[in-house]
Amino acid sequence: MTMDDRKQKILQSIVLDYVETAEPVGSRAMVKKHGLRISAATVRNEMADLEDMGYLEQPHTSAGRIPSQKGFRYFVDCMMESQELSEQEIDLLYQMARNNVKDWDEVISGIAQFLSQITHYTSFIIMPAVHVSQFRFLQLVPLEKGRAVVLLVTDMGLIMHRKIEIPESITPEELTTIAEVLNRTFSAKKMGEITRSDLQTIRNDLNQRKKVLEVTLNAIDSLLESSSGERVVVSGLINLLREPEFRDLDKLKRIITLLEEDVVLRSVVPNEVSEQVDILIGNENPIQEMKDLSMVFTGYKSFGVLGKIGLIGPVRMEYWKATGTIEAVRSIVQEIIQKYY
Amino acid sequence: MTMDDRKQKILQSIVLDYVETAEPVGSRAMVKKHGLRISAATVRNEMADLEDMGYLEQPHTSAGRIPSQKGFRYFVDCMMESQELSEQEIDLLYQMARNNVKDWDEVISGIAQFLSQITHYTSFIIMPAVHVSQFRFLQLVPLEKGRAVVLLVTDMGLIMHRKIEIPESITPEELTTIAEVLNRTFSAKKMGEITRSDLQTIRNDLNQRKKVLEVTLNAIDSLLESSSGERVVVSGLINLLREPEFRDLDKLKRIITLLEEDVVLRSVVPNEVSEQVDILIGNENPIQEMKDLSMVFTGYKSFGVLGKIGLIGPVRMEYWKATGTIEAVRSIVQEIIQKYY
DNA sequence: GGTTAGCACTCAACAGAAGAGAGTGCTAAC
DNA sequence: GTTAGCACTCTCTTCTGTTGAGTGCTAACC
Repeated sequence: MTMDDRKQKILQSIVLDYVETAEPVGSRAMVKKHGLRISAATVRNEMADLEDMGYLEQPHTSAGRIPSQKGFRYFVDCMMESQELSEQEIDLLYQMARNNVKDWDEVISGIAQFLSQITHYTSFIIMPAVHVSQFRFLQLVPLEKGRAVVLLVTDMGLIMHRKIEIPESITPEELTTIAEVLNRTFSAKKMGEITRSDLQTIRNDLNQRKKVLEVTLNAIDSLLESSSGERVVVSGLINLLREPEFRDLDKLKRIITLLEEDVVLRSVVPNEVSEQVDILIGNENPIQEMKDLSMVFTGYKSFGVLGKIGLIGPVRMEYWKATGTIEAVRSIVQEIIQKYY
Repeated sequence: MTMDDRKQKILQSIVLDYVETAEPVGSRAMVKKHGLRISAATVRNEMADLEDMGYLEQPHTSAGRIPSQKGFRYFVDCMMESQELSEQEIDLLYQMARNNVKDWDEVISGIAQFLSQITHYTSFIIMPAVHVSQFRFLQLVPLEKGRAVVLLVTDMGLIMHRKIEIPESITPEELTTIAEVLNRTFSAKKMGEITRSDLQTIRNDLNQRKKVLEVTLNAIDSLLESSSGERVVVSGLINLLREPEFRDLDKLKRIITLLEEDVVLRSVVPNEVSEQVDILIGNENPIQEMKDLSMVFTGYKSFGVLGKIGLIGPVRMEYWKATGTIEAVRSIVQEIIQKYY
């Protein structure tokens, strides 16, 4: 049995209908709705074929057909065109991104919100870990007596600070000197490569300013610690509520609990993500618990750092809309990163 | 009709039972369960009285009784003792708070998570706006050519930074001078009192370093902007899923959408919160949409700044547990703030 | 040979009826 | 004032019949 044009058309109609209504699609109703030129009986025959081929499923004997995951896969691979965002939506996105020249964090969570609002799916953004970016610069800023701020800058332009306490006798000039020494040592090292043994070596080298070094190094240590993991932002979990497939409260609870765990998301999205939009449908997800969910995601790259943006929804997902939106958002994120640098 | 001891005891039993089971409590079952020394019939008479007095309600004629909101209020006011956290839980809390000497943000969201995990209710923390705290100090730190960081310190020890672009010709010394001028001008002003007209005045004063001033003032402006509102953290929304009263998906969706809006929470919690634990039961909430929810909250204060911590759950809430937990968390937050300063 | 009309059959979903069970209110006795 | 007894109420569950959308098969049609 081969997939001819008519079968394709029928499969497509079923997918579109099912995505819209979440109900099994019957032959009669379908012919009517899509104004097909063939009779319901013919459609039934074709449907039976498609079921044999594994593209369709029947919830029970006297129900219509729904696309199987294989059916969705075929649809996505061979028949779908990704739908671009409307002018309005793009405007909105640009506007939001521009207004928010605030924190990178705020920009990111704004974008996640945008994603979930536009698509009505759950969105996520995985921000790359700091330790893969390059160290660029460190500064010690004196505050009032006995206090200072460690200011750490990475090549991505990410700035972090931490307050430290220092002996009151230390002068601003001494602070500067210490900062210079540290800068020379760390210069152009990857953040992740600044090991504790490095820190130890330096500790020994500069005994006379021990106390300042001590706290500074501790601060750096803790900055590294606090941002060494990838940050994960998830937005629009409530959108899952609107999907009839998650009516079951237990199921819903399980899924939400799952998605709230950063670890899960990080492990589910492949490590190496291309800059194309990838789709994982139901069982294609690496973990069993997500068999009823699909993911549409892509990577964004900048200066060798890889982040991931994606949408999560039911298998019965408007993939065309999801891919289009992700595409648009990816490019604007890239653009912001460019400018930020 | 007066509230005698026996009536109290019966009301209490009904409240406890109902909080536990979410089912109307019948006379017979209650007598059995609580081993009361009176017969079911007597209890029925008392129940009828309590209903007349408004403390109980009957979902329908042949069902048991449930406490009315007035009943809960009476229980909370006259009969409840708040239940302290267990040693274990306190340990856990301290441990968590100490490990997280990271960002204030992270500490806060960690505490919110703790709250919702321990109690199984939804927790929120409203962090005070920055503009009510005092300006203390500002520093301009040169980065590589053409870039600098504005470092802003408030009296609470809150440090904020923002990257700015400056003309390449500006020397680090000039930056220092500019920072000094700004410091003299702003010194000891409340953040909120730094008006745009202030900024304008200074703009005019120092024409020669116009460009740097421009971007610095813009940065300050945007820092003020971005943190001028109170920040709201909500955690454990999923806990609502476990409550039988929110089985109805539509209701649930409405409530979650409500609680996700920072604005709503900010407007619902009274502006002036004492350092005692307050309770709002159902209709006592200022907005109609929250009539099925109760709030248990308190204020934490430090250097004149007022933040709020609270729990949100169904009217059928374990108030004793909630108040105890809030109490414990309030005191640890205070402690952290003390140390942080 | 592909297409279509016709028809018997299937099955979920809905609606009503019957029965069980938990609970109440009232009355009369203790 | 307290309690046992009893009739009554109302929800919830179970069962049953009905409806309707949909299928698969067969025979006729082009």
